[in-house]
Amino acid sequence: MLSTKDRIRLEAVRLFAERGIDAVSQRDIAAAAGVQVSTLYGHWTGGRDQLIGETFVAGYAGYAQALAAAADPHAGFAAALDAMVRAICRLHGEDRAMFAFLLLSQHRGLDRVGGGEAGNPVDVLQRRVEAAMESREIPPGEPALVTAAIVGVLVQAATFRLYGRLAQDLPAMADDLSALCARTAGLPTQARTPR
Amino acid sequence: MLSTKDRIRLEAVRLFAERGIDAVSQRDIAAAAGVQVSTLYGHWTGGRDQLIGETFVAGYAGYAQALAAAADPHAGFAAALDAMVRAICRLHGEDRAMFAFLLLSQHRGLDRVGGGEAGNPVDVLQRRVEAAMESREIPPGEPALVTAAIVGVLVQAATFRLYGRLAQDLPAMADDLSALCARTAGLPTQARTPR
DNA sequence: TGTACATCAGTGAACGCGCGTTCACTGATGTAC
DNA sequence: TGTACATCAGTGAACGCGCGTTCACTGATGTAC
Repeated sequence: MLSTKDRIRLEAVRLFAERGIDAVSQRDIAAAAGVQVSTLYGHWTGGRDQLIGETFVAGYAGYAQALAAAADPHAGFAAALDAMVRAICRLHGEDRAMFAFLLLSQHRGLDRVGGGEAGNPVDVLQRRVEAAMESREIPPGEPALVTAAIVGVLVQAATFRLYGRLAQDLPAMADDLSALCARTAGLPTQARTPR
Repeated sequence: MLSTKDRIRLEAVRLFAERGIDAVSQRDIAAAAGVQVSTLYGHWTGGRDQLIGETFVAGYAGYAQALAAAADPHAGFAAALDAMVRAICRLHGEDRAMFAFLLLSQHRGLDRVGGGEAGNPVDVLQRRVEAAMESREIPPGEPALVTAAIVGVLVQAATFRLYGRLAQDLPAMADDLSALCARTAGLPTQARTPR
């Protein structure tokens, strides 16, 4: 049995993912959760912005922690990247609405408002990329750019999935995505091309 | 000397890129362009949605045409991809506000509303990817996924640039981005790794 | 050249609506004696 | 056990504001005779 606050959160994320954040009013959220609008202000005294911000930070930090937990700190970069990509795919499979909500939040400046302290999944990945360049596991370059490229492969695959350009869920494409990210990072190809 | 309509368009795109589309009102646009709000409805009888939709379609189609024009239809995939990546970088350099606006439009469903007929840059790229797989220039796979990956590398680099994670403009990173996209697509690396 | 009329881009005031937010309230639950 | 009181999640009606949109208008420009 979910608490009222959790139920509101859940419905809010579902609606945000479905219609876009700005297209969902406080009344929409309240109606979906089966409460009055004023109830929302009992749980988030900071109003709508706090509801959105808090939900984003919690979700974003959850992704950061899942990424950090997935990759063995003593493993090589190839294994760590594979584990992180698979973790992302799993998170996508478990809660597509949350994934979509985080995707839609990308251009709201929320990660710079309060997500920093709680953990940022992009930073988790970028530190690994920097270490891999130092240890010469991958070719040298601008770590932020290579990180952007890997993030981009995953985020855009999720976006294509969201809008129907791709039919399969991320977990079903985990092998392909892992291989694509490895190529992008500059890891040697596993199966050599013939001849 | 810009026409009133062009001036409104220009200021609208600038404001959209700066604050996010939903954070810009018709009054904001009118004030920036130095006209009354009602003037906007003289030029776009369909109102705000038409202004946004028309501006998106024009910009998106422009990107599609620039991509198609950049890549010689008789060139190999490696040369075509390089040319397309450099074209994207150039377009970013020429009008960063328009690039940001198209980025922000990504989750508004506009490309499915009216951009299809006028041309879609993602389709231009995907057709090339499909051809390259058929001719075995790149490893086999799901063309839509490889297309997503390449688009993702570019889009995420632009996003990192927009929010300060990357300091340089896309044109300055054109060489690196071209190499990254080539790796992602599965093209053989130009400079072999030593040993 | 001068006069009468049509066109049309842009004006300015006004419209109703839906939004985020507030606040005095209710009623169920727990606690002290 | 019964009574009096505190707490607190949730209510429902109301608030003002900013939004997108409308419309009768003005005044400059071009055209016909």
